[in-house]
Amino acid sequence: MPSAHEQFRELAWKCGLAATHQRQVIYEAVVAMPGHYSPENVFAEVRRRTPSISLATVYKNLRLFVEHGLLREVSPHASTLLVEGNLEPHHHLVCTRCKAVQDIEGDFINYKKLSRQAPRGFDLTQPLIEVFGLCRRCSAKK
Amino acid sequence: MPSAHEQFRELAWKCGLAATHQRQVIYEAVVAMPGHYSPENVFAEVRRRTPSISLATVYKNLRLFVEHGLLREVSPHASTLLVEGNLEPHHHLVCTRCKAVQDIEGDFINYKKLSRQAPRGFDLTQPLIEVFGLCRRCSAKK
DNA sequence: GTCAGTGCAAAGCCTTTGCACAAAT
DNA sequence: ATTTGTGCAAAGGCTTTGCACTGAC
Repeated sequence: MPSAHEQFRELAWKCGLAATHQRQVIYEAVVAMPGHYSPENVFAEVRRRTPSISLATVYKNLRLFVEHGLLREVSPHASTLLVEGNLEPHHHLVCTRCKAVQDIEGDFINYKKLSRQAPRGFDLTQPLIEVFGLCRRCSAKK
Repeated sequence: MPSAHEQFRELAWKCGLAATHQRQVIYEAVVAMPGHYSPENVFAEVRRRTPSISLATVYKNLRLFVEHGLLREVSPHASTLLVEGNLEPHHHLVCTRCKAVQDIEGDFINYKKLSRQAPRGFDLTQPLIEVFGLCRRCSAKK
């Protein structure tokens, strides 16, 4: 089993990215821990090993890692608030790259299973479901 | 059939909100059009009828309408970027109020139906699905 | 030695807030 | 009359950017 260190060097190499010390510690920090982290979270963690690191570097590399699929972005969201007036039950198909949103019907969801799997007390009376993928235009550009 | 005007006055009354002219036009603008709009979009539209309206008023009222369920927020998102290192297929349960995220398995999704319903060309190779609801703590607070 | 990456500070967006004025109930 | 809402401008949070320096290859 390769060390986390070697594992990252290999991944970086595949992506054509330089394997800097900063990238190493950022990657290891996020991958080592389960859960969902903000740039500030990561910065705080990584700083303990590498006090000279900057927040800007954390931002730049998190974005880069997400783009290259080394990390996953939670709730890929438009940079702005969006509202809609359509209150009829329906769901959304969202492009993770261009953030375009289109409506989609919900018959692909088994609501019974869903509520069985949700933790006790989680209110799913009117669940809103968003499915993320790549729209045609963005997946063509690749 | 009640006019849109009367309809809004009734809704506002139910929520204990004053039925101001600004609210009227904001509400009507969003409800009248299908689609997903940003505060700037709404501002631009509403301004044509009511040039003196301010962007701050649009923001305040969109938030208010969403809170009262008159409008729906698309992709209710944390105010910050979040990343995770877990690349295994799994999905998220997100609280629309406090934005807490927890992982959830995906067996409530019928992937065949989903891809059949998606528009041609939409790339769902690794769909990421987020289910929004209210976590226990937030639904208790109500 | 060359080129990509880092750190810093400044600028950028989107959004919220404080407060005096205006309008709704 | 009282309370709630509006408009303005300023402040706020998160994120990106420009540039000189540093480190990877």
